[in-house]
Amino acid sequence: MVENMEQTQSKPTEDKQLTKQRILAAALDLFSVYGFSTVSMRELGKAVGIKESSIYYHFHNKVHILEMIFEEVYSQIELQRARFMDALQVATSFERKQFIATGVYYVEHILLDNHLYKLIRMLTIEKQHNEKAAEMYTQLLFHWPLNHQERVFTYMMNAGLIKQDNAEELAAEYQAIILYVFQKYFSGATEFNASHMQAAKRELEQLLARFYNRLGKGDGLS
Amino acid sequence: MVENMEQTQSKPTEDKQLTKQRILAAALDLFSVYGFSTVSMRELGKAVGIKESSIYYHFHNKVHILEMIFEEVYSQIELQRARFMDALQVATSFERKQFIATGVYYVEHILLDNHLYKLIRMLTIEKQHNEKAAEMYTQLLFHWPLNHQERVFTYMMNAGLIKQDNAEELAAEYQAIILYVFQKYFSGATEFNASHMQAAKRELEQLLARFYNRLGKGDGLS
DNA sequence: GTCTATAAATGGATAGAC
DNA sequence: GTCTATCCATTTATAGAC
Repeated sequence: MVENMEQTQSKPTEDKQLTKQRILAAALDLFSVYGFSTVSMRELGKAVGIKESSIYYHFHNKVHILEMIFEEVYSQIELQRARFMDALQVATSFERKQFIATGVYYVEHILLDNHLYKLIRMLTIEKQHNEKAAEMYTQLLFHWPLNHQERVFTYMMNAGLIKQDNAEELAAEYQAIILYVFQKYFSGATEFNASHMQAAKRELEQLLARFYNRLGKGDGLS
Repeated sequence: MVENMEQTQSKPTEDKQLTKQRILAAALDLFSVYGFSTVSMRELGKAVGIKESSIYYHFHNKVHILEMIFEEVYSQIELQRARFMDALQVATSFERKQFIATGVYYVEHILLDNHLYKLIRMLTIEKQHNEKAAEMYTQLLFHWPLNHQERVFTYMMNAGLIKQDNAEELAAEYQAIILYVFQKYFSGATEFNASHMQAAKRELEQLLARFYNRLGKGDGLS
């Protein structure tokens, strides 16, 4: 189902940590598609290329694996924050093309980032019955991005780059657009190809352009 | 885990169809929270109040139950269409209060309708690995509502009720707001209480009011 | 129509050899 | 560190009594 990527290094030294990481990666791969409780230790072992009994050398039990993945989400949130900060550093210029490109970048390289995307898909399943997963899900897709966007719009209003408005509501509208496109095109089971990706980008650019036009001071922009 | 709700009726007559319905209802209850493959026939039987072996009198096997639920989704789509049509019949007046109330009604009484809400939650899980579920999910939350909203906005533009614009893009913006609120407040594992519901309504009204203001012809409205 | 009993497969987890 | 072998609980599903 899932093959291992690196056959190169197999030195008996740091193999312990390496295998542990491979188990976590394979677990996320499987959990994000089938859900935690559906995936058996046998399947997981097969995906990693070891027997299921060997997994117990690295983890206490099955839920321990899930807990380790959950813990990783928090550091992933930090990473997302940092990466998004970089992407929005340029926002001080606030040019139309730049504004749209930033939103597209957010979907294409942060939400659809290989690792975060799998985490989101896993949380999408687990949040239905797991309170902690539900909490992480809203933090990841709502609370933090909204908080960030609100600060960006506040800054822009104070700098006179956009007309006065409610920054919190603007942030909500912005995130609504982002999540709408993300879920419309990337929420299902289907592998997404290039043309699929193109369609998503086209609609996102369209909606962001409309949003951008509404931000203007009525004079210089658009 | 789940106890049965009705001990009252046990007449030997039409019990066959009735029990079948009770099994389907209990199955949806459990599948929508834990996912299809996680729920065992024992749990399901316990929820209904019969032994798991008795379920096989009503259904060929476990997947047969899922298939029956899936089939029901299509009729549910029709029902949603009819109900939404009723709700939007009034839209010909297009008064601010009415416009907002219609959107709130859509979330509160259609998306959060007991049955449809469970279907959506179930599809949220199954879509990750089931193509048919993924298809239904996008039909239910994207394709059909967008199609409907586009027709509504087109009609309104032709009637001169709102200023000329791209109806398809307007529909996308509208649905983005609806889904944003729906998922922000009702996507998790937590039971939602009255104050939670109030917060959701408040934000939805806020965003719909902003959307409404953008639709105006620049003169009479707002 | 629902029950008990049971078959056959699969689940998580441990013990101990190498 | 990973293996084989094994334990025991639970799973889906069937057979047959009532």
